[in-house]
Parts: sequence; structure tokens; C-alpha cells
Amino acid sequence: MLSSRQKLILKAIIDEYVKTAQPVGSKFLTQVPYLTFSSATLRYDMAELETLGYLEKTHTSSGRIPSELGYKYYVDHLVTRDSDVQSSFPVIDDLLKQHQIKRDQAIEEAVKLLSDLTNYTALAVGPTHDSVTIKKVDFIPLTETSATLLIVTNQGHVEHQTISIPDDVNITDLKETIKTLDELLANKELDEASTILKESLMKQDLKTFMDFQAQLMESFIEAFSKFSEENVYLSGMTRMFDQPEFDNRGYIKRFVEMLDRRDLVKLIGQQDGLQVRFGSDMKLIPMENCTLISIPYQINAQEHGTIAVIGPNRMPYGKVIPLLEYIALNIGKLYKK
Amino acid sequence: MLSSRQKLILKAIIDEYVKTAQPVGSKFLTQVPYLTFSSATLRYDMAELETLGYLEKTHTSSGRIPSELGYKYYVDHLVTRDSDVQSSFPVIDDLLKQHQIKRDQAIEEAVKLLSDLTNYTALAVGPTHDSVTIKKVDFIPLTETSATLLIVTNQGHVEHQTISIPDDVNITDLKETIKTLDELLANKELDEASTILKESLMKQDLKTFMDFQAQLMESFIEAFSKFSEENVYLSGMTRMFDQPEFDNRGYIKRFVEMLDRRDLVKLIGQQDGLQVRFGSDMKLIPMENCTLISIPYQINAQEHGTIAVIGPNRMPYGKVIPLLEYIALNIGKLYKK
DNA sequence: TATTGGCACAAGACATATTTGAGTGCTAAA
DNA sequence: TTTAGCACTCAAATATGTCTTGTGCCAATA
Repeated sequence: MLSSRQKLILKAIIDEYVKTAQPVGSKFLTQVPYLTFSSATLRYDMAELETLGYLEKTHTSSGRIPSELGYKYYVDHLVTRDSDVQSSFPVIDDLLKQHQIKRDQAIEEAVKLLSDLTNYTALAVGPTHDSVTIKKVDFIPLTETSATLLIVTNQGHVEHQTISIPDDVNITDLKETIKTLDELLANKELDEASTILKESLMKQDLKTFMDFQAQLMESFIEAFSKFSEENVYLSGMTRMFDQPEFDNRGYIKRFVEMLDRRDLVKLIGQQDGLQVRFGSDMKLIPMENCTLISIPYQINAQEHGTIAVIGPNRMPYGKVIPLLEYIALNIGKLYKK
Repeated sequence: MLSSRQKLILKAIIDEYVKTAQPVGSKFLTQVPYLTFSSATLRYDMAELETLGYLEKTHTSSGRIPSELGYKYYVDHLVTRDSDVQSSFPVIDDLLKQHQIKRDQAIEEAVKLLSDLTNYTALAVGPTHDSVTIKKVDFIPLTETSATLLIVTNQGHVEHQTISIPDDVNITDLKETIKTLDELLANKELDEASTILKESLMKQDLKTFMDFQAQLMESFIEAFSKFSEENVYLSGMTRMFDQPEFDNRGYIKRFVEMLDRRDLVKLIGQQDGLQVRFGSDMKLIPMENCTLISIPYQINAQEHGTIAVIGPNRMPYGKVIPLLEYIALNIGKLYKK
């Protein structure tokens, strides 16, 4: 348990380090208004905070920098919300209140805005649909030997596959089959549809199908799986390059590759509220010196996703967190009515 | 006009510099088998090559490095095709000969392969379709107030837009209108379709439409424009970070941003054969020390695109060029039959 | 007992000088 | 035309000293 003075010291060190990216020494701390102690006293507590694991030294006689644990403590107990974040709220309102804006575009814009306002990399996944049902299965012949398979969901999402039709398959029969499938699958949920599809194709007594049946089946399954694929929006990938902790090509490379591989997406899946994850918390993708802050957003009862910022540990949490919360909240409002 | 000895010297310097990234001096050149001259003679010609602009010095008493002009001359007159590039041809054949592979996937794989084999960043645009005609216009009601508009082309490309339907629009009338449009636009080319669309909507005497008509029109136009949008495939974005010339955050940043903005796409549009463009040739996006090598590929009479590698000027052209040519040629073959 | 002033010590940052080595340009001779 | 020889240049590596910041510890103090 930290003494109240130790808490003040930890807070002062983190606040300063976030600003300057330089190790903070006892001399600086004596100038902090709420720390009316001598440098020796401060040093004493600093040494204590170091043995507890909240602070680190860069070398034997340097000032202190916060450890990951230090940041964690700070976020959980010490951070104070920056009051002038509210000044950027009108900008967000303006953006999200334009009507006519398409849903995808709105999320894209929100991510871009988040990145612009924080100067970090921002991303969002989703919106994911909880209950997707099939609205229409159709089939458009293109040439003698090829056709496009169309599947439309109740959310207006469309998947299509171009399939080639073997000579021995009668196109009229095929059309008939698709029509049957359409009736069969209409208003069914995706996984339900998969099951029905399998069964019905099994029963099918059109001998002409055979191999082709397998291909058709595959196309449907593939299309279904694409529906549940998540959209990813990313903005400000290169923003991090300006951070002093990124002064290292190998590190930049790893960061870009991580974004490229969409690794973070797996991390920011289903979650309840705001989450702050530090480098070592991201087990799959250890990115030292990085913090991921994510929060879910809800468009309506069925549609939700997650929006996040990734920045250096050394981040003005007091600004970033309220900003993220406000944006997440307002993406939702946009489509409430 | 260069003497034959000067040509040999230029070639030797570039070949060596490509390998080591270090300035090449006269001492090294004396060890090159085909340069049986003293260092003084070589120095004499090196000075000459420098005044002609083919070589540069990093400082007064350093070895020489090739200038952009030097590389240009090298590519045009001196490069010899590396004979062991052929060893990677079977790999390419293997990849591209898998049948069942989808077109988009094939191009994506080809780009990835190109990047893997060269260790540089690779990209492709296209395939673009020369004559796209509309195959089907359809309309799937989702709820009372929304529907999805579907447009399918003869190439099996699909665009869709979810539109909301105002209360005062009768859904049956709308369905009828779409059906008329479908008949009207079937097998029409895209720009032709735009014209027809405008005229027919003008004539339309359904008063119920009005504002809604404009929205519908917009949706169509937007969908049409999306058809002509080009696909971009990118692989190995971070490969360049390992190159010694990229030991600079600002430069890396500019590079990533350039790729992110898809700037290169504008550059590698319609072109006839292989093109080698150096940093200063890319007027829109000056990337010093970078060379863009691009070549068109043709899938069939209607579908074609461009595939390219971007690497440092200091590139083994003798390998990269044949590789690029071979891949471009074989993307085409895949779909010839 | 908690706090403080004082002091020796550690280590990075920076400036400056010294040495080394690679490579050049020029010139006189072959 | 080519070459050997030599003086010269400059970057990179190495060494040296000074400065600054900050630490840890201890004895004195409130």
C-alpha cells in the first residue's frame, strides 16, 4: 500500500514524464506545488517506489521513469480527467451529426478523428451483427458457363461468388435449385442456414450435380463465413513514428507488421467496458512501451463493435480516455433514432 | 559517349555497390577480373564518369557511388540478366498453376511471391475491365423502410447499396421502377447506363418520387463509380525497413504514407511494357533512393492490370527485372485457356 | 521518529584532440 | 596512354577531460 505522499510523487513523475519523455529527478519534484518536501525526502520515497516496482531508472544515477506497473497504478488510482478535453467535443458532434453519412463511413471518420485528436494510431472493428438472417439467395447467369451467386442478409450485407458451371449441368435445373434454396433459407440465421443447406443438398436427387454440388456447397459456406468477418478500420498508422520511443527501425517494423496482420483485432473482441492494456498484457503480440485502450460501441441492439487507440505507455490518459469514451458513446447515438 | 573501359568500370561499381551498399574505390576495382588496369588509370576514368554525372562521392576522399543517372545508364545498357533467376521459376509455376484458385487470390499471391523473392515491396493494380456491361439490377426489400439495391456486371462484379425508403414512396411502385430499370440497363456499358439512367428518371412521371429520385440516382452513380475503382494489392510493406537507405524515421514515415495513400497507383496506370522509374521520375511523389519497376499483365482481351516492385535504387536489376517479367507473363497464362 | 542538509560518487552528454585508414588527384616517368 | 609514387583529404574510431544531473547514505535536526 502506498502512502499518500508516495501517490503524489508517482502522479507527479508520470504527469511530467508524459510531457517531456525525460527521466524525472528529485530536483524537479521539489518544484511541484503539492510536493513541499526536500529533495532528500522525495528521493527516499522514490527509492521505495522503485523497490515496489512502480518506477525504474535508466542508469545508476538517472532520474526515474514509470514502469508498466506504475502506469497501471496511475490509470487505476491516480489519473485525473483533463478538463479541457471537452473543447473537442463539439468537433466530434459536428462530424457525427451529419446525417446522410453511411454507417461504415461514420465509423471510418470516427476512427480518423480519434487518431487526429490524440495523435496516436486508432482502430475499430465491427459493427458485428448479432442475428444475421438471410434475406435472399439469387443466381445471375453471366455466360453459358458461369454465373454469379448472390446472398443478401437482413442487414443489407451482400456476398457474391462467381462460379463456373460444368457442361453437364443444365442451367434451368440449376436456376430451379437456387430458387428452392432461396425459399428454404429465407429469414434463417446463418448457422441454421448452413445446416439446412447441407441437408437439402444431400437429399437432392438431381444426379447431374455430383462434383458440382460440392463446389456449390463450398461457395455458400465461404460466403457465409465472409458475413461474419469483421471490418477493420485503421487510421494514423504512421503517427507513432514521431514518438521518441519509436526511434528504432526494428520496433517500427514490428509495429507496422502487427497492424498489417490485424493482430490487434483478435485482442479487442467482445469486452464489457473500457480496457487499458499494456505491452505485456497483450500476450499474443508483446509490444513493449505500447498501451492499447479499447472500448465497445453499440449501434443498436444487434450491432456493436470496438474502437481503440494504441499509443505509447507514456500517454496523457486523462485526455485520451475521456475522448475515447465520448466518441464511442456518440457513434451509438447517431443511429439510435 | 562512354568508352568501353568506362562502361566496364561503371558496371563493376554498380554491381559491387548493389551488394555492399558501401562506396567503391579504385583499389577494389583493380581486383575485378575484367579490369586489368592500375588503380591510377581506373581513378582517371572514375573522375571522368563523375564529371559526366554517372557517379557521385559521399565526401572528397571517399569511393564512388552510382548516381541516379548512373543507374539509369546501367539499366539501359549494362545490366546482364542473372542466370540463376530461373531457379525460382518453378516456384512461381507451382503457385500459379494451382487451379481452383480465384482470380483475386491469384494476383494477391503473385504479389506476395514477388515480394518474397525480391525482398522488396510489391504491388499490383487491377485487373481492370475494358468493357463492363450491366447484367442485372435488383432490389431486395429488407424492412418496411429499407432495401438493398444490387447491380451485377457481366464480369460477376457486384455492387450494393442499402437505401432507406421514405414513407411516401410505395414499395410496389418502386419495385416496378427497378424492374423497368433492369430491363432498360441490361447489357449496357457503364457510361451508357449512366446516360440512360438520367434520361429515364427524368421522364418518370411518378410524382411520389421527387427527392427520393435524387437519392436513388446518387446510389446508382456511386455504385457505377465503384465498379471502375481499381483493386490494389500490396505485399511486403515493411521489407524496405531493412534496407540501409531507410535508416531514417522520417523517410520510413513518408514511404508508408505514400503506400497508404495509394499514390503509386496513379503512377502505374496504363503503360506499354516494362518501365523503370527512379526517385526523381516519380514527379508526384519524390522518393529519393527508390526505384519503381512496373510491367503490365494481361488476363484476357478485356482484363489487364499492372504489377510492380518498389525497392531502393541499389537493386539487383539483373534479378528483379526477369522475375517481374516472368510473373507478369504467367499471371496471364493462368486464365488463357 | 520523520525529515533534512551535506557530501561522495556514478554515469550520460558533450566538446575536443589524436590517430588511423581508405581513397583521391596530380605529376613525372615509362 | 598507362603507371608508380606521393601529398593530401576526410570520416570514423579512439581517447580525454569537463559538465551536469541525479543518486545513496549519513549525521544532524525538529
